[in-house]
Amino acid sequence: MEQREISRAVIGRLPRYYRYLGELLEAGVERISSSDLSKKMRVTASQIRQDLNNFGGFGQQGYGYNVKYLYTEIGKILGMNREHPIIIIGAGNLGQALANYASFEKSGFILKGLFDVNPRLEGVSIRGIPIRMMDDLEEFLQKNDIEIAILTLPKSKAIEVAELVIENGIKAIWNFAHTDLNLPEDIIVENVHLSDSLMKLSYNISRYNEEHKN
Amino acid sequence: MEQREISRAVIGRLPRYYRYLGELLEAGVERISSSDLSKKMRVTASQIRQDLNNFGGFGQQGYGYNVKYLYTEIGKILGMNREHPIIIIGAGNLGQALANYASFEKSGFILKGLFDVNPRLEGVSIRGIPIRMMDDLEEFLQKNDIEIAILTLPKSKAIEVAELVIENGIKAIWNFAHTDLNLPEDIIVENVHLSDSLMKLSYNISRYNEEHKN
DNA sequence: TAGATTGTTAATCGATTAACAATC
DNA sequence: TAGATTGTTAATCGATTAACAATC
Repeated sequence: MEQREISRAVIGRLPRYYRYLGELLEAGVERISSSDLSKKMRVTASQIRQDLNNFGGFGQQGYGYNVKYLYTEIGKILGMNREHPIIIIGAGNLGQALANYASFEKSGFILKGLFDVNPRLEGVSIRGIPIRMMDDLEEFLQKNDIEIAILTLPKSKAIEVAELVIENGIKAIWNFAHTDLNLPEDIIVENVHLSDSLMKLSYNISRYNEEHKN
Repeated sequence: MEQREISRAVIGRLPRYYRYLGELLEAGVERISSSDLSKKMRVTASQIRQDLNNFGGFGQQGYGYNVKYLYTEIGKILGMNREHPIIIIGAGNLGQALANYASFEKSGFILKGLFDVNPRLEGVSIRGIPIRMMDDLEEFLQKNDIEIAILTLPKSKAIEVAELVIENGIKAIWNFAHTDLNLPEDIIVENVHLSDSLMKLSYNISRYNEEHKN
């Protein structure tokens, strides 16, 4: 399979294209040129065309891009045309928040299970899914076909739990724990380090204050 | 003030350095070379030295970097030596999760207020902070010195609320709403688009499956 | 057909890595 | 002093932008 490697930078922009195209679609817009889209998204038209051409020629000279078609195609590239069975490990505030986030379900991320160590949560259900105890996790993974494990637990537990789930066949982890996981190469990890994000914000504030001091 | 512009890429890596140095500090490590740190962090030693030298010479030839000193200095750069009064707007699951996240408080992000439109939440308190109604937001902002507004509300409301808070002096927004805010240049926005992150994960799974199909 | 706009090549810009002299 | 390791310059690599021929 010859397929040239797509750069991280490009992939990182795809969801944003998808979002804007979704909004255009909702607004009933039928076609858009790279130039018009570039104004909306505040990127260069050149970048849009380059990015899209990594995946094929979705446009048409003299016309632009058909919004619905492009939306669907980017959706396919992002795997939005498939279902993704997920479990959430760590049913604290954040885990529960994600479990309740219905719009993931709409995108095909189907919540199959919720796990926690806290015995007080045993039997509590969120959107019809009961919170199970961690002891049941291995058996659950063996009996169910789960694609993504979402880790919303303290960093002290995250690494061992990550190892446990990959021993039981999980290939992809969405990691909210405040640590890097250092897993084997073939495991797909996407980190959401909220405090890193907050620190970037704080850095920018500090710099802004520096600049406007005088 | 001559200060050369620091690239986004560098800034994006600072919190990760800070995290690793914090761990080293906890582990009682006194000094570390760029080469040893590069192995731990899986980046090049060259990059570490380049990155740090954007801010000054923190190391010493023949010795490396003093962990505690470097940790403190990066902390200062990131504004971790100051307090940041924050409010959370949108006290749904995610807003409450963030409000309960005590480790932000330890980093100096002090929760001063919580707001929501839902009258059922009126008077409910989280960590001693009562949830207020949105009608009180403007007055609250005028009477209190708030640095950061955290937006954890639906995208339909996010844009207008963002405009409201900046009219009342807020300079920095941590945006969890599923939309871009398009605010004036001088407003500092850090976006956490969770579904974008999830789509990147999904993309990588799809590509992995493609590659291992045969 | 003429105008518009893509797809794509070439030029530029920026970020990363390599190398090494400076120095602790 | 010798060895280690930084700070920094130069070389490489990759990503973005500009330009334009192809084509709808």
